[in-house]
Amino acid sequence: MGRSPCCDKVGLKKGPWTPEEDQMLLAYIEEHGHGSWRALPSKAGLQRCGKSCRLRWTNYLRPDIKRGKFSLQEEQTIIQLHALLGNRWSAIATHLQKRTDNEIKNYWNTHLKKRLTKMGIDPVTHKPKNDALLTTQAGSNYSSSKSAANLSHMAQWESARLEAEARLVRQSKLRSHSLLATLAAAGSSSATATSLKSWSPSSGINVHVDLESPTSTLSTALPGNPISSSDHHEDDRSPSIPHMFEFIKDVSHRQHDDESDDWTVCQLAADHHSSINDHHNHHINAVASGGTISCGSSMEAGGWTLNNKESSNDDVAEEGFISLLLCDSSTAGGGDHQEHGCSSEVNNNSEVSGGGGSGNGKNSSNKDSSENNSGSTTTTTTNEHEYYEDKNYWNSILNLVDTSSPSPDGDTPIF
DNA sequence: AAGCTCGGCAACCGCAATATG
DNA sequence: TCATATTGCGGTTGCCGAGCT
Repeated sequence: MGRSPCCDKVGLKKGPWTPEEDQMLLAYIEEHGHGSWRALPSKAGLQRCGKSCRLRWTNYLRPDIKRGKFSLQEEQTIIQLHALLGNRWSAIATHLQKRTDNEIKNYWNTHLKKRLTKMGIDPVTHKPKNDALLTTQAGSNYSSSKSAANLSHMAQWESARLEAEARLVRQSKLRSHSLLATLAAAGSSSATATSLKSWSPSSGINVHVDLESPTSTLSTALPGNPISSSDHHEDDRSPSIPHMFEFIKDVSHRQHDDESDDWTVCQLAADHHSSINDHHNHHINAVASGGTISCGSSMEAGGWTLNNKESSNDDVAEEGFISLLLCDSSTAGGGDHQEHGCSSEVNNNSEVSGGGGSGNGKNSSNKDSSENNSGSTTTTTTNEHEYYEDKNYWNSILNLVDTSSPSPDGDTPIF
């Protein structure tokens, strides 16, 4: 794509910004908004390229930026999300309110990566380096630890992503089918059944099926309970994403042997496991394009709503998916999943989520404007970096699931 | 006190994705 | 549909201050 560099014009200033320039940019944006970044410098009287202005605003001048030392919880969140997402700093920043991707990236490179390395942990794979070594020595298919690391990350992410998505869709479909059956049995009109049957996340059909009530027979008696134990006893298919939590657990033990670093991963692990055991109110929100699937207030209750919306809410989708991944990870070690809420350090992070945390003043921003839902242990709303980019994405998954035998035990051979 | 080294961070670079005409 | 403009993002650079010799 032939694109001329924006900063190659003669006479444009580069380098550090002066307070005067900051003031000019700030004043202009406060009054007019940034509009087109390309046009902004001339309008604001700045001898800068638009890109430089945008970066300055995004990384420094924005009023909703938190600066200063990272808290332990923020560090934990970064590490966890990095294990999940790799170097996708913007995605990670979405879950760290008031922190920019650049700041997180810098902090990772200058602090966290070194600490992990120092502790004998591969900052790429988030596994103890010995493990990687053993894997390689044991005749792994990977030719090198480096390639293994890369593949590991990609495979972990993709596998977990696909499985989570498929599970969401499968479960929502089971819900829908079960509801259909129930409605049919109850003598519901065929028209209603038809409309429900034709529901798809992207259909845009204005049908609101509320299965949220824990006391509803629909919610409690359906075999396709989305968080049913049968559905979650799929450890043989579990993605490798839980490695990071296993690793954290390992580190929590080894921390007892290595007290040299005041920075403690064991704290992270402790919090994690604590929340596994204690959390029963975690919400999973996942939005298919045009439709909301939310696992409601209680896993045990199997609360489950399908909210078909005109406009998609992709930011919630991402948040929900991250939550789902974390939740999935937390349960990968076996056991009764209904007993496990999502650990989600991200969402329990008082710095990050509203759950009993500090104010987290909400701000309008073009980035990182995650919203905390008051009273909810989870849900923040994010604004960008969507993983569900394709309008037909969920339809494709639905079709994929459709072609598979819809087994109630959730062993649909999707992968 | 001067010079050197190193770490932290703001800013830049360039590619990719997306929007627009 | 294509070309171009714009924006987003991740990697990298270089400045600056703190600490050390």
